[in-house]
Amino acid sequence: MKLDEAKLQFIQSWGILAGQWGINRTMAQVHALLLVAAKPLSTDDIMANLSISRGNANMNIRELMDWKLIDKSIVAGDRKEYFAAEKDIWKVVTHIMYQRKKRELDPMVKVLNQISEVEGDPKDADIIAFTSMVKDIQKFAGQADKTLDTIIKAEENWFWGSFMKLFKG
Amino acid sequence: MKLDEAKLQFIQSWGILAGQWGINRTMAQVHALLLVAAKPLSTDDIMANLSISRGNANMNIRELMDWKLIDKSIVAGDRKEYFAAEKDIWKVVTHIMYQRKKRELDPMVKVLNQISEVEGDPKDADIIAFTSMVKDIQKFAGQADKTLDTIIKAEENWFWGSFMKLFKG
DNA sequence: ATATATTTTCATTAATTATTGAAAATTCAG
DNA sequence: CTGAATTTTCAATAATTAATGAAAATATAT
Repeated sequence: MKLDEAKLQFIQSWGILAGQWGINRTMAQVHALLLVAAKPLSTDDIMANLSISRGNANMNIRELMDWKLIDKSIVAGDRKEYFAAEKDIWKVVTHIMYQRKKRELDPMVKVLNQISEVEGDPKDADIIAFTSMVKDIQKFAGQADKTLDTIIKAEENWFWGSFMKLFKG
Repeated sequence: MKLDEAKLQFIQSWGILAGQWGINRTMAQVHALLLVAAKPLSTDDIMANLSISRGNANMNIRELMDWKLIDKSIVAGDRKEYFAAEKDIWKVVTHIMYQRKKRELDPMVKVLNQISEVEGDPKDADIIAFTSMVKDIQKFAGQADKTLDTIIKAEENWFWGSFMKLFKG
């Protein structure tokens, strides 16, 4: 396979995968494009490469910066902004984990806390069934939350430190 | 909070969360409804509870059965089919992991294998940059793949066995 | 076998989500 | 400052995805 072909394939696949995970397809394609780019690219480069509009490019660049998956990079004597992707895959993954945890897991935990406090006879079979189910999910979510925090924060942690070597090689 | 209120809240939140993860919102709501239901429910029960059409209910029930998140259950002397959700949250999670791995991670690994074989001068900086990036992702995906297999299959595994106690309490 | 209850399918319609592009705002060199 | 280059915003539009509902297929009791 030729390089350009391979890059294209990668960008497309990355976009499809992201789409299945509830992430804007174009955002993922911009990310992929910057991952395989040898140099930082301008908004115009991105528009041209992916055949998307300026507004679309801008929105998704902004979003990727929020997620800390790409960074602005200055080119001397050029007023345009250039962008480069974080290439350390481990960092990419932890940044994504962090964003999703914050936006999705944390709110879910809040809801679970609220609904676990149901009024009524604590011997009522319906109430027992409901609260025990909710408590199970809470336990799971709480543990997942802590585990993610640990993964995200602590490469220096002895446990994940060694575990991570498996991933990072 | 009252029980019915809490159930409703749970069903809604579960639906929203699932939507963010690229899972059909209604499918998640059917799942949530069956999770909090004291008894198995028929298609008509589900239609009435969630105010959805027969076709929609049927499609999502079918999909949930594929994912092994719900099971058919027979009621003597009744021609209708009834459905009940798997209540063990750990099983729920592993079944979801399994489905998503199969549908998304595995195809991505296939693509990565294809594109890691680029033709051309192996000293070309562009090719080096691309292949090393792809190899990093491959390494990560490969490890994630193995780890998921381990989690999904092996509660008896010493490492995950003890790790899992944290989750399952 | 027939009638009836139930499930499945799928073309149509509706709802949601993403994209465009041009106007407004901002930035910056001279 | 001024004005050209660049970025941002956002109402309008397009594309995608989900839901409906009625017809077709299937299953079951008698």
